[in-house]
Amino acid sequence: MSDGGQAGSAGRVTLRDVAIRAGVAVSTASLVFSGNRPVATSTADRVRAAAVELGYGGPDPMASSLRYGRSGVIAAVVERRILHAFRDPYVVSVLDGLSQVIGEMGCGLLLLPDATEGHGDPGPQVSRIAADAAVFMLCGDENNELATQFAARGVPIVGTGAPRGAGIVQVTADERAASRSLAELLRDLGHRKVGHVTMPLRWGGATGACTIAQVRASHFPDSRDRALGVRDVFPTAALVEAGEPDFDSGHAAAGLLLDARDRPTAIVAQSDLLAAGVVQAAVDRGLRVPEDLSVTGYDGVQLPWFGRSLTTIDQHPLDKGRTVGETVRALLAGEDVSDVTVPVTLRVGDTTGPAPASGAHRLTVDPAD
Amino acid sequence: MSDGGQAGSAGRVTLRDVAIRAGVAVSTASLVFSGNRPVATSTADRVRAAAVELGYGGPDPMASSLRYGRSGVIAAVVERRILHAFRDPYVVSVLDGLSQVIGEMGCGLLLLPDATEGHGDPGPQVSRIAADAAVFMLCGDENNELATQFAARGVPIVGTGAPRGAGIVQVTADERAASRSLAELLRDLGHRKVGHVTMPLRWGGATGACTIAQVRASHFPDSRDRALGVRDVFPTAALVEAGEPDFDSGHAAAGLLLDARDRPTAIVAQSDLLAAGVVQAAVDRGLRVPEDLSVTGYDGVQLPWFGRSLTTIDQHPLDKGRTVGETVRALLAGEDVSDVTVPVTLRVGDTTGPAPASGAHRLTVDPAD
DNA sequence: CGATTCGATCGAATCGATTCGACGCATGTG
DNA sequence: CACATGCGTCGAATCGATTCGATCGAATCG
Repeated sequence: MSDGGQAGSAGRVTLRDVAIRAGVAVSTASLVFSGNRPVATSTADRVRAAAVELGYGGPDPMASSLRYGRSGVIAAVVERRILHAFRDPYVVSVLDGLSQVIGEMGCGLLLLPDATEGHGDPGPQVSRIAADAAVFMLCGDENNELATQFAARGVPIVGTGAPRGAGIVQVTADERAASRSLAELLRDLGHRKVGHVTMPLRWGGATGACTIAQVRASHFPDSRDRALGVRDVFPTAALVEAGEPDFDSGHAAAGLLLDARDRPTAIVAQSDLLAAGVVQAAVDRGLRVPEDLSVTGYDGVQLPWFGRSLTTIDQHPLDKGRTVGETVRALLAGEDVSDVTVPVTLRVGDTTGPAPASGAHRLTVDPAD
Repeated sequence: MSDGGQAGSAGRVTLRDVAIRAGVAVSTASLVFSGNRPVATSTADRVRAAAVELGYGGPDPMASSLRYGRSGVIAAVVERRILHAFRDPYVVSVLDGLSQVIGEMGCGLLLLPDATEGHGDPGPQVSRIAADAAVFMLCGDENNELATQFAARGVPIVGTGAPRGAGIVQVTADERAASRSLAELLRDLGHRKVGHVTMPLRWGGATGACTIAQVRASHFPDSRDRALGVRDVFPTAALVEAGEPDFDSGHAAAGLLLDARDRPTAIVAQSDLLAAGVVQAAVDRGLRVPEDLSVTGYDGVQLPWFGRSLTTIDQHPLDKGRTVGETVRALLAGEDVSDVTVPVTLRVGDTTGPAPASGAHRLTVDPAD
């Protein structure tokens, strides 16, 4: 039932075989499948019948692509391994929005893990794969070998902040202002002693205290701008860098802040996932959120297992992904495209509250427990 | 600096332009880039220099693919939207393993969300995209239009259980036996009253009680076999179908079981994510795990935010993905490939324990005891 | 009835790179 | 000095489909 036709004797069956069988020219047969010009119904039926008889599965996409100049593939470059990149629901949401739009365009999404971590040779493989456009997500700012290769081949590139480069269209938000608005919220709630958990600032970093100089030197524009936004309001906020953008690192980073002598009354985390880890670290130490500690996140993703509603910056990641997709579409349509700034929303949840009265602040927890 | 060369006048710069500039034949220039036959060093240098001068980005992958017969793209068909599919870390882990192997092969991974939900036309887009092989993950068993299209084009297909079909190589585990071993563990711990939370059994289903007949009729082989494994040991276990394979559905499904008159002493969930939701539902109701309720999962994924160690079947999803990748590699190499059964491991965590003394839950006793 | 128009079909060129047999030139041998 | 060897390069054919101008036949109109 599923084995009609025979792909037997010599190679695969091509359009030419179908045309011969139907007694028409190859060009006519082509028109039947592409529909680019009218064909008499009787002829079309004969061609389709021949195709079925021979088990022809439609025009070969490779040949089609060559002629048409488009492969129908959009490459999405994600950081490191898929497992790492997709641990963060923010990345997944953006990709989802992106995939929706390019899906409507009849294109597919090619996942390209950038394992080079900002340096080194991505290998020859990339040059072998056709892509109509490339999207870079959460990459380092520095020269990216992959981006260079795509650019050399004339493939249009869209980035969400990085890598920067001539001809790379950016879809970004004003991260610094957004981050600042979170800090202002905390300040208005009376917080004066604030800790800040940053996203990774470099490749292969470990979780630990860092300085504002290191922030400034970071190759990751998002991490940098968010930290600077906090600094605008709290110039002396304690800084801890998360080694990975995940729950465990947020948990560990918060531990460093909470176990310090001068425990903060609020912690600003640079992503919702980190913030969830921060909240857990607080709970582990018997601290109540937000009574004893206020926590903010960033991204606005859904964490169903996280039973709280984070105070956060909602980046509307799905919409952001769609915007990236629309940008790709415009680029492929040959339209003039300039950088896009997407709006973000400050969303107040139940993880922030007034700073504890300084008296109550004296409550300490046995760190050994 | 980044705009060397000129792609100006007439179209893109091709290998022919480079060859002319270097004063060699096109075929020779081709050899310089492919390295398939030796070229004199001086000639090669001259060609490379010409390439740089003209801003030639290397051979066009579309033309290359056509000639070579390979696109370097492996399609991975995932269920529904990316957002849904990737909510489950199991899918992400398998894809990660897969991407590692095909990355080593110099191939890329094309994500193809199958939005048809088991029926309907996936649209013409797919036929436009070249793929050397297709991998189906967690799909329905029934005739899949996408699979049919790939098969018609002679694209080799690897599935992890579904869809079934002639010529589709399967990488599966003995789900029924694995599931049975979990149930046996619970039985040996003294549990007699057991609830079972299944993965979705159909498209668009909602969370709610279901019957063994519905399980048997399910198009999802995994859900079916796991449920049958439990039934082998507990023929009368209460069945609840999760509408989605996610935390919230596990939470809701467990609610139905725990709030019933005959509360079970153990719940078998068909995935770790569901199990995490089940544990949360227990905690919400003041039940201790495992003292009051034992919970088991399935998959063996990492859930960093889940502070417990689940008793589960470890599918070694990363290895499974790698195995799928190796299978793809073998198929492309033209080797004879047969179905693969991957090993799984029963891993005992801290979510299972002895059944509470019958006095503690004097409610009812399973007549099948 | 001859000229015009229009729709359907055809042939040939094209997309850009790769492969394969052939050829030229230089070296080494009898 | 004639001849075999071999490396390096070249030209032409090929991968499979699409496009575009040309052609052919039938229908329309004066």
